[in-house]
Parts: sequence; C-alpha cells; structure tokens
Amino acid sequence: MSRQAPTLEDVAREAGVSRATVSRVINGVRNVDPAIQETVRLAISRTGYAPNQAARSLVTRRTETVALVVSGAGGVSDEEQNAFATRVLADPFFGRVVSGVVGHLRPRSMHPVLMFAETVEAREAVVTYLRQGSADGALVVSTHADDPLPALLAGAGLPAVLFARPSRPVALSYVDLAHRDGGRLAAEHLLGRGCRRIVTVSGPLAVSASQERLAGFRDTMARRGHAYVPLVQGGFTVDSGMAAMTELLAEHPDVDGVFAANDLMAQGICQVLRERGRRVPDDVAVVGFDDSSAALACRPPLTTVRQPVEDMAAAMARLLDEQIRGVRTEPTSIIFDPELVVRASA
Amino acid sequence: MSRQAPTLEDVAREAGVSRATVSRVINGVRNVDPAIQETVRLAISRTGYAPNQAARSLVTRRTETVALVVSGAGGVSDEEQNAFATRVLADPFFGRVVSGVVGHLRPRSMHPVLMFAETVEAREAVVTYLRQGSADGALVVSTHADDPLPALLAGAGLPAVLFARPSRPVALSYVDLAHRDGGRLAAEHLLGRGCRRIVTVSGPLAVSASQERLAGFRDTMARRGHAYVPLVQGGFTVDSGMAAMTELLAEHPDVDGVFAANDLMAQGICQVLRERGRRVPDDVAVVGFDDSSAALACRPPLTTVRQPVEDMAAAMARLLDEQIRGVRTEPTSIIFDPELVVRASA
DNA sequence: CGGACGGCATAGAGCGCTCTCCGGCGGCCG
DNA sequence: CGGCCGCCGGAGAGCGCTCTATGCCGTCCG
Repeated sequence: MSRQAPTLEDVAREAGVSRATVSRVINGVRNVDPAIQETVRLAISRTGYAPNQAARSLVTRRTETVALVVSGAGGVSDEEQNAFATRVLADPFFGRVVSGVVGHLRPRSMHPVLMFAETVEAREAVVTYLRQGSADGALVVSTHADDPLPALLAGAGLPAVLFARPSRPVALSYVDLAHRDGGRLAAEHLLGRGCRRIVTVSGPLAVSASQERLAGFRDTMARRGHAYVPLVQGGFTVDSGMAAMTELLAEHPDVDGVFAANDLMAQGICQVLRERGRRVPDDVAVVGFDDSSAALACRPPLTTVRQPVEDMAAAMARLLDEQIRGVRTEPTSIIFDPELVVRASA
Repeated sequence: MSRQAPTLEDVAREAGVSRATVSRVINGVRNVDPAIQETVRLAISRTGYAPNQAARSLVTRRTETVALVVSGAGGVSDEEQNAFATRVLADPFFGRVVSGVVGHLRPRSMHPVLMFAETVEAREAVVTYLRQGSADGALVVSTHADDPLPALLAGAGLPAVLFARPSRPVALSYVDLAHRDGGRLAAEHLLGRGCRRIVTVSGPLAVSASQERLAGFRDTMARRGHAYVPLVQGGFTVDSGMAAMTELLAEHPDVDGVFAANDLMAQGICQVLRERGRRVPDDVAVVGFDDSSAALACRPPLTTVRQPVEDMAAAMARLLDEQIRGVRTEPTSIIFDPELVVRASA
C-alpha cells in the first residue's frame, strides 16, 4: 500500500461526524438519521475506507473465521505430513464438506481456515490457534474414530462441532448420518432385485461409520434369512476395493450381489468384476455408499446410498455459528437420513 | 471460556516483571536475562497464557494468514456457486496445491484461508478481505486464463502470487511450468518408441497452458517431419477425453500414439481404447500430463509429464511470504521444468 | 575517581475499533 | 407554558499487544 490506509477517524472527519456515528452506520446499529447515513456512506466510498479487522476483533472478540480441521489419529511421521493433506483432499468427500461449509459461511462473511491435525504438534497448534482467538471455533472432520482432538477442544472449552459422532463421548455438537439405515437400504435393494449370493466389502472397522453400515446391512440380511454374509475389510480406496473383490471372488465365484461401504471401493469392485468377465449388473449387482463423484464416474454408474454431505457440512457450520453467537449452549446432534440412489449398477 | 483469559499483564504480575519483558520473551527479541526468561516462561505456563492474535495484529499489521483463492472467470449463477467449490476440489490437482502451500506455511505458523472467487461479488469479497487486513496476501489459482482477479489485486496494491502466468501482463509474481518443454518431452517419447501415426487431445485452448503444451508438442513433431498431427480439443475431464478419443478413432483407426494434455483425459482415452479392443501400450501408446493421482489409478499406469505441483505451490507461498515481509519487492517469476515419468502406458 | 557506555528492564504511547455513558434537543402531556 | 421522556449523536474509555524512548546499574577506561 502506498500511503497509510484511511481509518474511522478519517471517514468521520470527511463526513463531519464522530467516529461512533460512522461505526454505527457500518454496523447498522441503532437508528441513525437517514441523511447522515447517506453522508457517511459517501465519505466511506470517497475515502476508500475498509474497517480494520484486527482492531474490530480486539474489541468484539470475534474474528468471523472458523478453523476447518481435518484430523487424523496417531503419530504420523514428519515426511508423511504432506502426504496426509494430499490424500485427504484427493477424496471427493472432502470437497463436498468444504462446499457445504462455505455455503453456510459465505453469506455471513465468515471464512474457513484450513488446518490439518495429524500429529500431536499439529493438534496442539489447532488448540493454540483457537485459544489465541485467531478463529472463533472449529469444524472437525476426523479420519479416525479414536481422534484425540475433540476431547482436547472440549477440555479447553473451545467451540467446536464434529462430523460424525466421536467414539468416546465428548461434550461437543456433531452431525452424523444414520449409517445403519444406509446399510439397511443397500441390503433391501440387493434382496429386492433377487440377489441371493451376496457379499460385502466394509470400510476399516476402526471407523464407527463402517461398523454401523455393516451392522445395518447384516441385521437386515439376517432378518431376511441370510445369517451369514461373506465379508472382507477394505480401506475406503479403489485399490482396497479391488483387492477385496479379488479375494471374495476366489472364495465365492458364484456371487451375484455386492455391497461396498463406499463408492471408491465399489469402483474398484466393478473394475475387477469386469476384468473377470462378470457383467455389472447382469451377473453381479453392486451397491456403493456416499453418492460421491466416483459414483457417476464409475462404469456403470453406481447405485449407491446417498450421504447428504453438503447439507451435513452446512448444518455443522450452522451449529458452530449458533454456538459462537451464544444462541445455542447445549451440545446438539443432528442425524441425517440416507437415501438410495438407483443407477445402473444394481 | 469460563473466566476471562489471562493477558500479558497477568503474566507480568505473576512473574514480577513488566509487560514489555514478557513480550520480549515470547517474541524472542533482544537479550533478556536467562534467569528472568525462565521465570517468565514459568509464569506463562502457570497462567496458561495465550497471546491475543487480534491485539498483536493490530500493532504488527500482520495476521500470519494468507488467502488461498481459487478463482474462476465470468459470472457464474448463484446456484452454481456450490458446485464450483465441489468441482474444483474434486480435481486432485488442487489437493497437491494445498499440500505444497501448507508445507511452506505450517513451519512458519501461518495459515491458509480458503476462498472461492467465481463471481464478481466473490472477487470483491476477496479484495475487501485483504484490504481490511484479515489476511496478509493472496495465493491465486485461476481456472481460466482471463481471470480478472489478478488485475484487481494488483490494482489495489495487495500482495499476491499467481499459479501460472496471467494472460494479460499484471505486476504480480507467479510460478509456472515450462509447458512447452513438457509437450516436447511427450513428442520425443512417442517418436522414440517408434510411433508414427500420432494424434493429440489438447486442453481448452482458452487456457494458455494448453496452448503451450500443444505448441511444444507440435513444434517437436514438425521438426521430426510430422507436419500435421490430428487434434481434438478436450476439457481436462475424463469424459472429454473419452469423447475426443472416440472422435479421433473414427477418423484415424490406425492411430498408434496419443498425447493427452492431462492425465484425466488420458485416463478416458485409455478406457475408450480398451473398449475398442486396442491394447495400451502395445497397439497404442498413451502419454498424459501432470503426474496426478489419476496417472497411477489408470490402467495401465500412465507414462506422463510430471508437473511438480507441490514444489510450485510451496514456491508460491515462499514468494508471497517474502513479499509480505518486504524482502522481495519486484514481481518475480519462477518457471519449473517438467519431467517425463515413464510407466506402462507408453 | 569521574564519566561514558552498554546491557536490561520499565514506562507509556499508541494501533483502530466498539460501546457505554451522556448530553442536547424536540415533542408531548399535564 | 414547564417538565419529562425519548431519540440521536458525541466523548472517551478501553480491548491486549508491541515498541520506542528512557532510566538504572555496573563496568571499564582515561
């Protein structure tokens, strides 16, 4: 910047009023005479004034900023830190989270600061960041169930909202999906199509969402007479889906239906099936989970259980926002219903 | 927070020194008697003190925050805004940018705030955000060549660094790839393998990177006697790659080599080739561009021109950092060399 | 032995804003 | 016609920090 930026003082002088009046006009507080309001507005645009956020934050104790934290578990080595960011962001899921969060924040002139908390130091940094008032609260998306960050945040009395229920109870709000119902939806659809030799590829069972999806799926299968469903655990990646399907196919060559705990794995599964000469869905029906972009990219397009991620993320932002403004004081949970999206694969 | 957070004053009282001394210890400025330093450090941990960033920013005029802006061109409709974020973040490229940026920022306790600038208002918001001192500068990744944001930023005298050279000259630093050399590398490799009937799928020619890749490719082909190379313009997506290849295959069924201007399109191309019974690389060799995660996910894994995105993003962050600290005053450009990564596809 | 100098800590002046008090002024009611 | 109340704008006190100017010693040199 060439010369010093104009301050409230300058605008006040230009408009011939006091600082307080200009401040009132800017913040739309109390009744200010419309004529004076106009004068002030004119002075603002004439001086090219922009309020200094630091000064404002100092007194309001608000930054209009929230930390959007992607949190992993245990101690990742230093070299893997960058890989963590790349890996997380490569997942289309995260883009949808950001999209939903931004959708809520933007109209309110709030902004998300991106943080990764995959190490002890990084988690410490998140807490410090909030404690020093750099952000008003945190939106936490954990990649592991036993993520220690939520407890840290709750312990420090910092406003935070989680995506997915934490494994150990923590006094924080969260949004989640009725994963169990999602599993049920998948089972009902496969059975409804007439599939009889059904197998499943679950997500990592350390993740509670994986457990729930599986539980809902198995319960429904059991209730319909299928006591045992062959299972291989996957890692939510295309590769792990391929590996799992290869394994399942070896033991159950007559399979006619697959439930994958996410779309990426379903994509890998379809690929393996095609390579082994099985037609999808004619020979084998495949149901995914998430309705991520992978579901559409897949050939054939996936029938999948839709998780309304954007809506969930927006709700997360709203909960945090309310908590920051003091409108909401009690930890709250919002559970979203999954929805079956029928496409070509099943 | 339960009670009022401790301030410098409190720590000073606890340690029996003045505010200024505590401040010096925290910021590691000048020589402070080691004994007193220890006393102060003790008082800090005893009080659980965390410096207030707003107060600090008010006087230092630094926020230790940079805006990471993904900028589109023209006027996108309101409903498409969310889609913009989702679409951008779905591209693995962006994850690598974030990773590189964070790699530089994190050790310096700096943080990126995510912004999208796909509409006039959103661009205005970015400028305002910087003008009010909410961030110290901007890192801009444009999705279109004629993005107006760089000019806006430069006009306002705000510190900013771009990914890729802007189409119209702007007084801002940028990092870029020697795209032309990348095109050359691809041509040389295909010719070196003995390919003779080579076609290419370019990116959108409105993007200068696409033009450059194509120019480097064509120049090299021409120099080696191939005056004419069949071309179809794609859109950097898997689908557009598939469409382009379908078209090219119809007119040139005897094709034995393809250069795709990015990996996503190369992936689509491989898929079409496989569906049409062509073996890759035996019948048709395919070279991609970027070395994104798609290159590895592709079957067969892609031979591709590596763009060191993480390094470039880190350099971007470094340039901005230097500019903010006043170490660097002149707009600077850093051009990275591409590198051929040979895998199975060619 | 006096003065100068350098190392360390302190005092205090802001940074630019919000917000609580106040005071002034006009209108309305008694 | 006077007093009171309500509406609006101004004055000024901070918010918590950094940093310059200053002061206090102790040491060293002339």
